[in-house]
Amino acid sequence: MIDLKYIRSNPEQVRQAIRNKNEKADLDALLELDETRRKLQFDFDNLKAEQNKVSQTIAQKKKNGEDASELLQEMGTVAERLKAINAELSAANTQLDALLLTIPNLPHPGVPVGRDETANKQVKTWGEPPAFDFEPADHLALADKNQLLDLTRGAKISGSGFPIYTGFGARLERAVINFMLELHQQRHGYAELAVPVLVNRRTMTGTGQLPKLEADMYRVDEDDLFLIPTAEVPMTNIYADEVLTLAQLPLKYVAYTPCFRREAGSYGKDTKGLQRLHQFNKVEMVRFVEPATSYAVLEEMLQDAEDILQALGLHYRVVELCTGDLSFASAKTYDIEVWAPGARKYLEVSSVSNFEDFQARRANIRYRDKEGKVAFLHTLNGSGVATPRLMIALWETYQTAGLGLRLPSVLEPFLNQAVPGPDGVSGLATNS
RNA sequence: GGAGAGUUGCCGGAGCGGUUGAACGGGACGGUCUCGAAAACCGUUGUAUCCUCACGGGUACCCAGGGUUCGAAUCCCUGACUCUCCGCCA
Repeated sequence: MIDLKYIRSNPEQVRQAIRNKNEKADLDALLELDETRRKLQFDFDNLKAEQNKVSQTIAQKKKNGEDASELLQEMGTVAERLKAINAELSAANTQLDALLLTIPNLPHPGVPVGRDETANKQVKTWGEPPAFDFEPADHLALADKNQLLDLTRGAKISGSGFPIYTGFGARLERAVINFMLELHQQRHGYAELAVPVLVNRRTMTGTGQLPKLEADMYRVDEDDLFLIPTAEVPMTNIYADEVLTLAQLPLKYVAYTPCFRREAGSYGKDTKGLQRLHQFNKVEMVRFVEPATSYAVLEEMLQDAEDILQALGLHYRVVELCTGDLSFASAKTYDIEVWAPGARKYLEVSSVSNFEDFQARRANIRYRDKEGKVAFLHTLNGSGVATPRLMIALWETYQTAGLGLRLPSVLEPFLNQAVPGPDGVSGLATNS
């Protein structure tokens, strides 16, 4: 959430930011509620001070064996008034907290202003789209021929958007996940975590998925738990309500988890094959850093994610999201879009974001700074990367004539077999 | 699922319903001493919020939420979590 004091003193700036983000939030109601709340708090504090003082006098009198009945009676009415004010106060607080949770994070000043993804800014490209001397097939045809997927039976047992990876497809999925985890650990210095995929409401609120996105998540009603849409949620909330020491920072974590998204309202949009799923696998990076360093770290994380695609030899581009395309909690986000030659388009495989102190405030994650003062730290996360669209790009990029498959040789150790790679390494990658 | 015990400050650990923001010990930090260090001694050691230009002061917080009371860390209820034992189970 945003600092209430900041909202109070910069209401117009916040209003503009909400507009630029295409969000709706009742700022006026919030400001008004803040006003009444503060007034109630003031009254409460003063009355309570009186009560505390008189209570001590009563104690003193009783000790001396004096009569305190007059004071006791007087305090009876004070206690009643206090109770009444307190009821109003806690009601106001509850409402205010709820409203505050609906205010999105402010975009970083450098973020391009725009309504939707058409205003996103391409930052860079890497590599070239591969050239083919035949018409490249799409991932579904390749999956079909090489028996990598069984979407029909996935739909039977769970529903559409729940793919079954079969045979070599399943092994490749596992190999790619391990490849990414190892690279982030060994080359980029992230510590690996294995985290719960069911989390409670508080956790979902901490990273900003709730209250806005409740309809987009799978929920286990009986226990009020949610299936995570991304490992960002459990990982970022690990230090909720804690004060970290300066020496602990920066913290770098990487985790693989399955991710679950209802994708409500997105039917028919890019839903072919593996493009948009209800369950998918993702390797996620999360960092906890000192505020002054967070934007440098954002660039670093972007590079960490890019390294995956570079190691796999996949052409991609990086775009900076405009204000209207930024997520609720993000201040600045880069998307990495990998080229899919069969689909003939770029597919988003990673999103790298700086949340500044927005999530830290919600989850109450703090650190002790150089002066020994307790302050909110900054959180960032980035996919490194999500597998389904990576698979699409891999298969389509490394296909050979007649729906054959090659693979980059960096995956060999993780597959425990030689693959017919782009660099001419021998071996067979059949579905056996 | 059943039975019991517990949850206090950076840590350990006290705490009769009435100067308890919280004894005592440890740690950390500052100081004295020392050429320096150790030891010893002295001191400091919370978060949030409100009032004030400031000095300073008020209020809340002893797992969470309710209740009893003039007054609750202390009594009562509900919940969460931890531990022990039993049952069930991958």
